[in-house]
Amino acid sequence: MLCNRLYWGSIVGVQAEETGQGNGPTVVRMGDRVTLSDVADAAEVHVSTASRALNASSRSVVRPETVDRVLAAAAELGYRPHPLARGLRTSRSDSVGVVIPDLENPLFGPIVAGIERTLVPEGCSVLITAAAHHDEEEVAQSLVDRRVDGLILATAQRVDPVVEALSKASTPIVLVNRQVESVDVPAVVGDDRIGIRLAVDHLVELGHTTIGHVAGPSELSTGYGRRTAYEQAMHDYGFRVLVEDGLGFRVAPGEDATRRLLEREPSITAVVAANDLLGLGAYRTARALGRRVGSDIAITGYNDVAMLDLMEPPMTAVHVNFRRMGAMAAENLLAQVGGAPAPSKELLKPTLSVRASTTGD
Amino acid sequence: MLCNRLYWGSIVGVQAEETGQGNGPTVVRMGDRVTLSDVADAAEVHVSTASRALNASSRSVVRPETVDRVLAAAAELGYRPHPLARGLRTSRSDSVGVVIPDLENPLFGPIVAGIERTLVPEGCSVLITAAAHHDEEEVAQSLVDRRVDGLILATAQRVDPVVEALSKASTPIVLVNRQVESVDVPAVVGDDRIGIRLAVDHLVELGHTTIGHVAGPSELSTGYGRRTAYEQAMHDYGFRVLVEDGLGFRVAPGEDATRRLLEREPSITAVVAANDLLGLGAYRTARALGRRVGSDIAITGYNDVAMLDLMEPPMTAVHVNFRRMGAMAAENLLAQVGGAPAPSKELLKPTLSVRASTTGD
DNA sequence: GTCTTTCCCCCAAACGTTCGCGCGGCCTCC
DNA sequence: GGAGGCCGCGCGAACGTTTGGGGGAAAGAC
Repeated sequence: MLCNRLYWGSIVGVQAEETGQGNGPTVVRMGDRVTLSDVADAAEVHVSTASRALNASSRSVVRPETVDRVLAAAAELGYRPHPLARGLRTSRSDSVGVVIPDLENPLFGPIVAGIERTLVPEGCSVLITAAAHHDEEEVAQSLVDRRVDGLILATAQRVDPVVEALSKASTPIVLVNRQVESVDVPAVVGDDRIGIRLAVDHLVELGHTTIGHVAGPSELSTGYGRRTAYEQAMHDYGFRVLVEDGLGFRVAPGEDATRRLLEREPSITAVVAANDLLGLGAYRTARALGRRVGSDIAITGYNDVAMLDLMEPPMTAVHVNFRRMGAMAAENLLAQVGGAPAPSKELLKPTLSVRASTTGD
Repeated sequence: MLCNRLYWGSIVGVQAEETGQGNGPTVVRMGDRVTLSDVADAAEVHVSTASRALNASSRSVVRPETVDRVLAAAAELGYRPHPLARGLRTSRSDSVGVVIPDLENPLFGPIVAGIERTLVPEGCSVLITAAAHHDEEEVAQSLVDRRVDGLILATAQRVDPVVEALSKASTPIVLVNRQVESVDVPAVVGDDRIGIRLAVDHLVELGHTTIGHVAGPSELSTGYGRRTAYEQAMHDYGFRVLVEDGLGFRVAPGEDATRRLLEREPSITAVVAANDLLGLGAYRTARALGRRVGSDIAITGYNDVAMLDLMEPPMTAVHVNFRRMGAMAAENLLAQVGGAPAPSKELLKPTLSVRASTTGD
């Protein structure tokens, strides 16, 4: 949709032509890209006519047989349009920028894969950049400079000045996985309320009544949302709210938070972690305290990243389809650049992957 | 090095100017990018002079005070150069393309992170694309079309026509993690001989003499290299060579191959897997056969991806520093585009992360 | 037969940079 | 005091594409 791709040229990057016939040494010229005017010459039309013939949208204004001649010439010469020149003229680049907080986090691989899988078939390339908090503005700026057609951000904080600034600019943006509260901007995120509710309901069904929560960072919508969802669920059931903050979505903070939780309230029989790694931290603490995960204490994770089913015991976790999340974000962006009204907020329903860490085998 | 970055402008993408003073409604014009000629006008110099003043390399030919005036004007207006226009003129794009076989594979996150961390500070952006075998040529072609300054490929097979074609073209390339045999092209890969040797030596020290190998795909240099390294090691020790092929670097193939291995030779006490996931497959089979990993049978993985230390028992694995590998590949590429002689083959020494899957606690 | 319409196609101006070339002025040197 | 050299800067073309406008020829209406 973004671009009309119909060039068949498959010569990879080098147009090897022999010049100097016979007398001198055979010179192989490299990198002599064939340009639109070459095609025009070969088809014996003006360059502008060639352009119109190649571009599906304007093709209607040129006589069919001329179109054929141009297309044939383009195919023959292996013509490939120059994206920079086109972008300069049209001020579009057929590319989108993606900003990821941490590429090593297993969560973002699938998101990017989903984005990729949706955008590349549209002839749109994907610029990926990692950005810590302090980088974020600079990184986003450099993407905007490159005239990306849109921006997908996975770095949003609940209040995020950079996102606010970007949302006022003309470049369409979509948030993914995390959302921002201070301003209304399109976002594709998981439904944390439903997810946490799935975990809690599951635990309640198993008979648990004293359920703790290892929370994630409160400046992120995911951490905050899951915490409030947990509190709401406890309230609905009439159970006590028992929360400890993990200072980051990592194993060590989960270990610490769980320790504090269990020291404060030893009667806890189940822990809902805001994230898989926090949950694995809970595993460690439980073991260190001599409690067997799955039988003595139930633990649930959140996200269900790869290899969780290979843990011992395999971990029950709220499953989020990140690949689909990425794809939806990409589609949302495509809709925006296409001028279509894009949904402002899309909630992805999670499911629950029940494993031995709650059922005890 | 690639680009001389010195523009301070921090206005994110929108130049909001008020036009119409007082009478009409205040119109906020958006997206009116400030261009080089604006800067030139403000500094009262010709656009070419402004260009020279901004570009560190040509700055020497313009009078210092003029440079200051231009720089001040640029800062004042928040000028940001147009990469597309620049790229069109200079036929460079300050960007490199990265082709990854599978973004969901936890191995490639760190590689990309390493690449990213090295290139972005150089003012060079990173275009990431995923490519299956059949895609590879098309994907690489589209990157070349975009005039990337270089290409980093993680998709190489031992004999790979696409890589061969690309190596003849003018775009510099670097292979990462996997290498190609049919042609000499710069590559940054792990030293599989050393890695496998580390694992085998470790097992021999523990007293094992009947050691099997679950091999990876033989069309990949990693699968093939580790297999031959294993064979060599067995030969050196005078042990029997016991290999079964895993048809892919995944859990299920590892499960099957290990089953075949143990059925064929039940006396095996240790399994060297060509990959972590294959090793986890071996875990499963071992358990299914009633053998306790770490005590009844030792298993080693290869790569040491994240969360391996959280398995039960934690898995001993050859550790490859993929982040560094990515960084080295990026540096190699930078050297190439800088015209410097880049090392043709760089071997990264792996280490061994010893855990309970071999030591039994 | 002329005028209008329709249909193709060419012309040329952009888009925002970079860079070779050439020109004027100041300094230096004899 | 005049000639040459150098320094600083302006001029304009080019990179490859898109796109509005204009023009010529064939076709249709009267």
